[in-house]
Amino acid sequence: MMAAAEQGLLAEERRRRISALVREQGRVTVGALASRFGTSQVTIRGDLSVLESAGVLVRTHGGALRLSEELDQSLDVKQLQHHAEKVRIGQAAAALIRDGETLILDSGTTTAEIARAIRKLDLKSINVITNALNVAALLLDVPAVRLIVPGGILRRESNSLSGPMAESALSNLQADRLYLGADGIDPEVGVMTPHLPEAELNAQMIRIARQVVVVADASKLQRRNVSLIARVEQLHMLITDLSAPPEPVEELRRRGIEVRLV
Amino acid sequence: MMAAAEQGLLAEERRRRISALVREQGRVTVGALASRFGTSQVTIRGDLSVLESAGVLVRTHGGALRLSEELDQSLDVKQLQHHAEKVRIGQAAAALIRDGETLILDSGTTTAEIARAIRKLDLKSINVITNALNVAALLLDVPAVRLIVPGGILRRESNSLSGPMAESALSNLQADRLYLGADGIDPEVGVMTPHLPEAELNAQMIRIARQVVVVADASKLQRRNVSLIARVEQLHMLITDLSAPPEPVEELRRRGIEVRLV
DNA sequence: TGACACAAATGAAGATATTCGAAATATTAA
DNA sequence: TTAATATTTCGAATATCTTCATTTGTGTCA
Repeated sequence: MMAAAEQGLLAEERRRRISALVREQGRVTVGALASRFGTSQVTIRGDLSVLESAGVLVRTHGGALRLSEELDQSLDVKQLQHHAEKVRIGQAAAALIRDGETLILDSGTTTAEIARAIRKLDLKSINVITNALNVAALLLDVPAVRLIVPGGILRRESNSLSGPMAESALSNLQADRLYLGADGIDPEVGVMTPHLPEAELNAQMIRIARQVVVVADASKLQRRNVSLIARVEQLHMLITDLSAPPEPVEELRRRGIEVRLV
Repeated sequence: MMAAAEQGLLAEERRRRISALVREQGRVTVGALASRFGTSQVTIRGDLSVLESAGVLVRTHGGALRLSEELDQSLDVKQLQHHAEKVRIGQAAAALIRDGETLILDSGTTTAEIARAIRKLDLKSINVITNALNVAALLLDVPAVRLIVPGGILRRESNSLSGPMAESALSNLQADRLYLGADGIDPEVGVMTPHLPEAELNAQMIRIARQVVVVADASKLQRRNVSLIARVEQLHMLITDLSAPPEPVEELRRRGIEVRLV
């Protein structure tokens, strides 16, 4: 077993090498780097997370990958995480649905899980309004769902339609409940997203919905983001997972929001 | 039998490969992926399920499909009948496209072939307006296409969105060319369809398009149908296949329509 | 067409091996 | 010495596998 190809490097030096390696090979593993540089795996992990925040690479389990260039923005590694939680959240969210209701499903991986849960529900007839093409695809073969797509211009990062056309189409509709996906929730501020054009659309959704249910895994719970979708007073319920930290949950409850942990 | 083409990948890496495979091939099977990556089928199912909520693909029994394949009714035997002709028609129709243009793509299997042809074109930027979800899905990963969906209520038979919402959204748009699918063409009457709600929408499309190009394989050429979409005078071009009977073709040409046989 | 049976595919549960992150400890450079 | 850096340790999280009961799809037969 050959060990330690390069040793005795300064931390900074090592990080540059790692960065170069990722760029060349597209992938690196924690184990391989540790033995190559003769350090512990903990050290490598530290390097990788530094390089990740510097935007050089994406962390994954067991290693790191090159940033997916161009086309594949839809395959953001972050989106793929916390899958089990999202499934549970989706089921809990779908359990609220009663026959005859009209729902809005926002775009996002968690709301897609709601759509998947709806497929398994035994419903006679509901109306679903969604601007997400993948959500539409999931509900395509569910006869009980009357599917309404407000339309708009495609945003490829989220597979969804937005823009003024979407907003004006929405303004003529009404819904019993909105399921809103969030990229950040702060109990003091509200629900946030990194995508500005969709923030507008979400605001319109909130206006036409009687009840607003936010779905988000716990990792979103204390994270802030650029554009505000909704203030805390506009929300009615949050469905998140059991690993949610207690403080924000308590604060949200104090402000009158029903928080469900699943 | 070649086994295990790629092994020892990180989980996220494997998911990216699967995503790429689905995009290229349109379909993948659980078994094939499992042996290719040297994992159990359970793992692959997990991957597919994650990728489904990310909107990359749609799960089916035994594997997964690209969004557009799922939406395509072309699995119907009757649609496959004139497949080769439709492909040729689609290519000829796409060949008309110039960079910077704005097009409308109607729903239907022939127009879906136009979308497939567009994927292979080397364009810098075009605008595509479509109400067909399968057409939209086909153009999802084509960065050169600015995709606009007018919205509406889903009609499952054609995978398309129609209704008043669609018509009013369309009324604010303009297009250089409309590609209209037809279920029946009569040189005396015009273009017909069996679907009433879509006839309304098609009329609106014609209103906002500078040029109207009808695409239809020869079997539609003397067939009549219930509702009239467009009178002959409203059309500019017909693209059909070489097996078209000469009489209707001649009659259409006499009436000033350019007919292309491919 | 509909009912029935068979095979394939699925998802849930339990077990196992990796990997991770945090904290306390050790080492190194200036 | 001091601050930065790296190490070990260990409980928690993740990824994967096997098994098994259930569901789903595909014939076949009437």
